[in-house]
Amino acid sequence: MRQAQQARAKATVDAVVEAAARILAEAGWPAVNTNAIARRAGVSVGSVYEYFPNKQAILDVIIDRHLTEAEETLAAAASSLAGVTDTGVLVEALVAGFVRLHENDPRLHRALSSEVPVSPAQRARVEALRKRTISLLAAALAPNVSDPGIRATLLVDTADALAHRWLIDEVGLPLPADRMASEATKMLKGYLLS
Amino acid sequence: MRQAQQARAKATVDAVVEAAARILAEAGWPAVNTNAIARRAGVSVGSVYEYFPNKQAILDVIIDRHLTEAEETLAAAASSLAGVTDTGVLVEALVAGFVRLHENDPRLHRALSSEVPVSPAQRARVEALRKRTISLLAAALAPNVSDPGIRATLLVDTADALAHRWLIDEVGLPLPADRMASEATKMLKGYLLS
DNA sequence: CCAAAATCCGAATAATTGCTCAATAATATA
DNA sequence: TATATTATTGAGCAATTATTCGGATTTTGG
Repeated sequence: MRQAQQARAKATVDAVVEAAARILAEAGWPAVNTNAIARRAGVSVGSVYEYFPNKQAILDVIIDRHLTEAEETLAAAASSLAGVTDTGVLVEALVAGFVRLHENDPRLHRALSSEVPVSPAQRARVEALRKRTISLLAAALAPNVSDPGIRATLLVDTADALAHRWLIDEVGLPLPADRMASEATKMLKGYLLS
Repeated sequence: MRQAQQARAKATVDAVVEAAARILAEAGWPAVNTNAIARRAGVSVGSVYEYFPNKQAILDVIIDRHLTEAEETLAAAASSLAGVTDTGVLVEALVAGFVRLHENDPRLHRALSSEVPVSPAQRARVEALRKRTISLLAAALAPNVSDPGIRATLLVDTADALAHRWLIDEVGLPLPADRMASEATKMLKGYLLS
């Protein structure tokens, strides 16, 4: 195993990761094997093992990429909402953020969140991201609501879980997903006024 | 493959299913292989294939068992709540029902809902159960709330998703899970009054 | 242009795993 | 008790898959 130096080697690395992500999204984790990845990437198995120590390492790149995207989304939201304490605006931003995060590549998202083996370190990173989201929201709510930690936990977990269910699981809904999302927003806003 | 007739054969079948369920709960789906199942069941691989056409069939028994349990829980709740239209009582029963369903064997529950391969027929059965729960709740809400179908969808999906997250995923909470559940109940009740 | 380094190749290996089958044992039946 | 039926066994087959490695090819730097 070595580091990619030349441009074509970097292209190989990218092709391998992309091929694995596409197979994962289209056919699920059981279909992701090293020979299929190499074929799809237009590369030989040998080349795969030039740059990745094992199959799991390829998956790890995909997982890390998604976690990083989520972390950046949170950071962007936190900075653009700095100083905002209007609970209605905060709830709308929360729901919109989770919707945005889940509507990209839903098949891949589903595979990542419910097929693929996730390491303890990656689980910890997910939990840390959740905790950070809750903390930021709790701090923003603190001036206007009681029990901000409890309320923020409920808000974040509800928004995340409903976005999952409605956008990723292919589940029957009485309204389009975006209208269900505004219904959820209504519920969460009401909760903050109680 | 044959049907178990003698008592010891039925014991073998049970031991195989139980062994598979225990391995699944303790070590996850990748650890569930036929040799491990046989060893854990105190039986030889040959005996396993005497009563199950393949490995998937063992898993199917476990899945069917859980789906049946959920269906029975719904049926029991529906009959014990027949005629009830008090929205507060309905929401409390809904949350309590999902909590009860998720607090049994959470490890197994987690493996079943996010590791294991589920057939289209089984997915359909899960969706049918969800739809039936929503319909029953919507009918009970109809006299007292507007848009009962939309509201029931939101109530059921929220209660289910939060029970999952809080009881099955091992996630940090600012209060014990049961107190979080009553907080969720409060939120859902408020939503029905809006 | 040439040697060294980097990259790529893919048949072969090793390990795992679902599953079979021929032989053996236990139980039922007459 | 004798025979047939049912049940159990576990070594081994077949298929799949992750990974290796010796050698071919391409690129780089002098």
